[in-house]
Amino acid sequence: MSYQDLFERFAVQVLPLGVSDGTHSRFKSIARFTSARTGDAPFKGTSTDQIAFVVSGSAKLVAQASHGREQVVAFHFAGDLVSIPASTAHAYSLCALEDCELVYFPADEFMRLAEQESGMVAEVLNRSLQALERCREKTVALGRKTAQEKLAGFLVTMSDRIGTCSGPNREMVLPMSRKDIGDSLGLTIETVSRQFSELRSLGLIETQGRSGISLLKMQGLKERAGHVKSAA
Amino acid sequence: MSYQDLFERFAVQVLPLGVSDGTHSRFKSIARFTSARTGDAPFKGTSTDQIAFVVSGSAKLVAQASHGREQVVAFHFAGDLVSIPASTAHAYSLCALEDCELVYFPADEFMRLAEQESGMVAEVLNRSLQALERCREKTVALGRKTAQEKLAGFLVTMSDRIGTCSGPNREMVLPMSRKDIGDSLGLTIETVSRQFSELRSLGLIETQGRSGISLLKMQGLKERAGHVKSAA
DNA sequence: GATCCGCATTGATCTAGATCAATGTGGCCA
DNA sequence: TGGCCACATTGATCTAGATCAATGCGGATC
Repeated sequence: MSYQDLFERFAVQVLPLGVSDGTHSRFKSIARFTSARTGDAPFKGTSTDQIAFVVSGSAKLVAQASHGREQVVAFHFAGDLVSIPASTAHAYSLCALEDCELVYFPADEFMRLAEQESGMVAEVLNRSLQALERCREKTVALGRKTAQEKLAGFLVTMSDRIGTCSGPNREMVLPMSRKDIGDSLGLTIETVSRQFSELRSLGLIETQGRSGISLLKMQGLKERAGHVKSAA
Repeated sequence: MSYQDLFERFAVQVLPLGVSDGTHSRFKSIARFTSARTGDAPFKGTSTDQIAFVVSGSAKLVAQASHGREQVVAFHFAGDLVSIPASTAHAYSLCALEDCELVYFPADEFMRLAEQESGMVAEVLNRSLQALERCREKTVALGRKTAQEKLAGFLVTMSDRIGTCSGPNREMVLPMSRKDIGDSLGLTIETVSRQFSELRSLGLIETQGRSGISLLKMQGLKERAGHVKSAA
């Protein structure tokens, strides 16, 4: 896709309706573009905060701790706006799960421009509150849930983001490996695999090959995710 | 403190300089106030998102999962703006650690008004990005760190927020109990206590009574927090 | 400043999930 | 279409931290 087209995808989804031509072209003048192949980490070791818009593909935001430990902080898909912090206590990078097209900006310039248009800041605020909410939910899972609850919750959440309906079931093709899932849930590959097997033998899911998943009993999965009963 | 004074504290710290009188008074007209005593949870079971400003005191944002499990999602102190989501998968509440004075707003009304002033949305965005960043750091700790790394990192972070310098050392009075620390780090009371003892016997910290802490060797604590070496 | 209660500490034991170790298999490429 | 390799699964064992169980002690109250 041409830079022109990539930028327009960003503009349509993030710039508010009826944004002035001036703002539109100022964003265009600071926009940068990159195509990342699976496994690439275009922002690795960035010394300034970046804002990236995922036009196509999927990616993981990874934080690196000491001794080579990696924590997947979030997964991102087409249409998502991701903030990638400069390295502080941990080193962050955005790593492509599938080939990705990205439009990105240095965060400080992006924010300066965004402040010219209040609808724009509001849009970015909404998206960052959504990211905060997802991160809080992940915090609860990591801090207080069993391996099975973590995986069940992960599958339910993912199906909301990338799943398709198929009768009463939900189907999806996971772009991430068992290792990525483990690094996201604070588990090892082996434990993730065992829990997949367990959910399969409970009749809650079916798998097709390595990455195809059908969620057969959404209610059962939600119950096993350790959520509070809202009816209580 | 009078409602008038409480609101002014909020206005000075959150409303942008030179905000119009109209906006100022519109915020004032939707502001609500509450004094929470230690242990109170004024937003427990709220059915709509709330935005709260902590004028004085300190609080924990708690998420409740099934089987009575609690995860402390964040600690907040005077001057902080906290977003409290309506209950979804988990039930959130803000619980006072010390007596608190709070100014709060229904999030939707707050956002509608904020959008009138671009500087205001930008301020809220900055604060929410900071909250996101703290939440991401916590995610890394919960997912990939040992008990000792979690506690060392917690102490370093807290001293940045509520510590005072005392020569080369940092001193602070923690408003939260060992249980709160455990619920924040995904550990039990006993493990937190054992790690306090361990850090004490390593000569990295000293404790005064139940809540007074001196960090004697900041460098040593940071090394034990499992951060990546930025010089690498 | 004596009393008491709830929090904190310390110790013994247990277990979920990590680690170590094969074995199986999906999907890509020649 | 067969072969190969990285990823996934499954099994055996180990361990960090949970759980269970006393004991200690800070600090609020009188």
